[in-house]
Amino acid sequence: MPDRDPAPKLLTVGEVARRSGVAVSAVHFYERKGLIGGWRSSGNQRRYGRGTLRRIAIVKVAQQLGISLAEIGRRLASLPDDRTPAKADWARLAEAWRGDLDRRIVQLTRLRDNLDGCIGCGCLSMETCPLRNPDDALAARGPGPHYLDASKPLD
Amino acid sequence: MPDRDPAPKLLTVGEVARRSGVAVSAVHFYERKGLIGGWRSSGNQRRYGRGTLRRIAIVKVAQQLGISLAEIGRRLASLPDDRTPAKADWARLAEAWRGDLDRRIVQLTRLRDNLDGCIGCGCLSMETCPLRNPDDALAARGPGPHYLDASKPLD
DNA sequence: GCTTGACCTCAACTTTGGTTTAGGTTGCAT
DNA sequence: ATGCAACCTAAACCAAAGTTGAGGTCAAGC
Repeated sequence: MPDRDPAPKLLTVGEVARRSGVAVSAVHFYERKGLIGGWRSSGNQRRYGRGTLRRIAIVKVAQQLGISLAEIGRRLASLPDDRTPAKADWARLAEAWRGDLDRRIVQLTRLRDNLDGCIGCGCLSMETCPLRNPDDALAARGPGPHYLDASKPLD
Repeated sequence: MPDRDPAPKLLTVGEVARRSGVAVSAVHFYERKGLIGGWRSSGNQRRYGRGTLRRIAIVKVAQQLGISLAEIGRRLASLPDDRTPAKADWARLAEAWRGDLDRRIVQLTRLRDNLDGCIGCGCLSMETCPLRNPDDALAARGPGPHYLDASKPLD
């Protein structure tokens, strides 16, 4: 496999912004957060490799899954910074996030089903409605903040 | 229908907090935001009716749907503040939010399916990967910020 | 009648994910 | 060699959804 890339063209911050669909200020921000990395020109201007576009694409996909930038950064740290992420790298990320996504979908679906039930029931009977707190049911779960969590049935 | 409620017991802020599962500071906050309303004792302490527990339950359900407090407040404003929300009131809210929820589920499911495809494809071919920006596809969508939006196919 | 826990207000602080502004520098085209 | 767009940094600002702290008041049991 010969080296087919004698002078890989580096991208300016503006090019990265345009092509990845984020604002220049966001590219700066991602760099500060360590989500992406690049080089500097002799005049101190940012220069990015093409892998950066891919990394930003991954960031934006992950954000749609509801994953925080901090967590995304942690996962991305496992990708090599200096080379284009390979198939195996991406597959590892995708599978990890796939699990998160599944859980969110299950949770929302359960919530929706409860909601459907409650449209019918009118949600005024405290004993039977799965969406409503039966007043003290949450308090009975012990101290600390409680959340109506569709992943756990209310008793 | 006789009045069966000669002296409806009012709840203190602490009782509301305990029974609804939120912090006292959050109850204050919700009141400031107009999500709930109550009365004051002669000594200026908050007193809430039991409908408040129900309203807070609705707030927390809606938050799980990813609805902002501002939007929740807008919807809740359609509920009568001075009486317990009735079946029809709740049904109206639930149906409105049901639509939102459906859309989110569809979006996440589509994202998951794309993710699955990409685990297989390795996501390195710019032309075929539906999750990845085909570099300039987003830029071609006009000015302004762009998001990888799973609800719209990339071309 | 006094102590103690719950309550009050107001203001400041927190985190996340950025954007905006100010003041100054680079780099490319003409 | 000059002009203009694009770039640089640092700091301030924004919104959401609250929490925390300071300083002071209320209510209830003994």
